[in-house]
Amino acid sequence: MSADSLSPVALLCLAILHGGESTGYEIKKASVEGDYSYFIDASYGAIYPALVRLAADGRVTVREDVRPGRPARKIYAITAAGRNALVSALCEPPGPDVFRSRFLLLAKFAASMPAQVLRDALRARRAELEAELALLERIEAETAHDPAAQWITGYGRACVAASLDYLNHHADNLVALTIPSAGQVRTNIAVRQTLADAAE
Amino acid sequence: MSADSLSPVALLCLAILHGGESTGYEIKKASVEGDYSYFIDASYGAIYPALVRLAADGRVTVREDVRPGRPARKIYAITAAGRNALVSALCEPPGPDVFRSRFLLLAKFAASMPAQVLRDALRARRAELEAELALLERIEAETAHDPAAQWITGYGRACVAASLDYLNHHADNLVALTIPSAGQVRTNIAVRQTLADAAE
DNA sequence: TGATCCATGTAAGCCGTTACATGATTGG
DNA sequence: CCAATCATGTAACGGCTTACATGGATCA
Repeated sequence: MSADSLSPVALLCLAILHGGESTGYEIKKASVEGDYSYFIDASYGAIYPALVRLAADGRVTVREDVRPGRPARKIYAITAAGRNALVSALCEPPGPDVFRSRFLLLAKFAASMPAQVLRDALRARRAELEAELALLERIEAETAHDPAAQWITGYGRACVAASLDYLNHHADNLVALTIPSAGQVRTNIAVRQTLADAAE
Repeated sequence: MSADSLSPVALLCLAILHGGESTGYEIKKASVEGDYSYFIDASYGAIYPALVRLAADGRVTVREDVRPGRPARKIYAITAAGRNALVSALCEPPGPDVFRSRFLLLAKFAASMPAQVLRDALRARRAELEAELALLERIEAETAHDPAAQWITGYGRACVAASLDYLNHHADNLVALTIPSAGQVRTNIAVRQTLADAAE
């Protein structure tokens, strides 16, 4: 019943429910591998209590769905009050976007790291970005009717493509900075020479 | 004395101290507005206890610096054990990079929002990105000697520039989706018509 | 004179993750 | 037959933020 402001997880729930009925389980999936993964990765331990709270506050309704042979589930739907709460929460100025990268910290210390560690990290990062790109393309195809969704996938695509591009063009450059292992001294010298030549 | 793995904040401290002596106060500044802001924004409540812990574990040393007329301070320096801990922590595979955006959530609901809210958010986002770009350029200039630092600022620049570019070219497009207020109906129709024309 | 910078620290409390508990069904 | 998917929840533990406490120096 109270009208205090929403926690990030509650905001996520209302946002998803705005698009149609859902369950706690499905909300989690959307937040981790779906079209809300740019907002938060919520866990069950955060979602279920948040839904209970939202129901108590009249922002969502619950309906039990018992089907023989399948686990029972609770289907949540947003109410008019819930829509209001969502819109007014979104009206408040959004804080700054956040980008956090353990990978870049590693890159910063390339000169103290074994080459293989950097290579592995670069490969992992590239795989990650390619997976993200695939996800964005999937979402883009699924939401052809929704121009706002298209706008945000376009934004995501632009960022991911730029990262991937930088990685593809500068990866070797970073590996060349790592501590040389015996067998690689000559290679690194060659790379450095190439770079020096290019700089002229 | 124990050798358990480092918390993110402890890792930040060691990373900064690797580049030279520092104080808790300066570490915070570097993490918030300096060249480690891509890693974490740590608060004093996290940093000071972490430094105490690192000192107890022999990973850093402390030296008191009392100067008349200025607040006393504690200058921390990394030890060999600290360097080891840093490198081995960095050797572990970095988790995925994280991007979190309240702004994109707002964009997704453009169709339910007043135009002004979107305009304000777009402006704020652009300002943020431009500030980030300026910061990156400053860091790039300050670290001309350090190729790894140059590599990561290059990465940052690529991402930020791509975001900014998308925003500059598609902002109007997003505002056109918002709920029309009386005075704007004609404008929006005109914009939509333009878009439709462009699509042909 | 009042804010901002320098500088260190403590304590309460929140928010969320992790791990556990349960259990039927489907697919490899 | 084992793993994964579907499905909901609880409890403990942890890390971090927020707010508070202190105080001189500098700047507008």
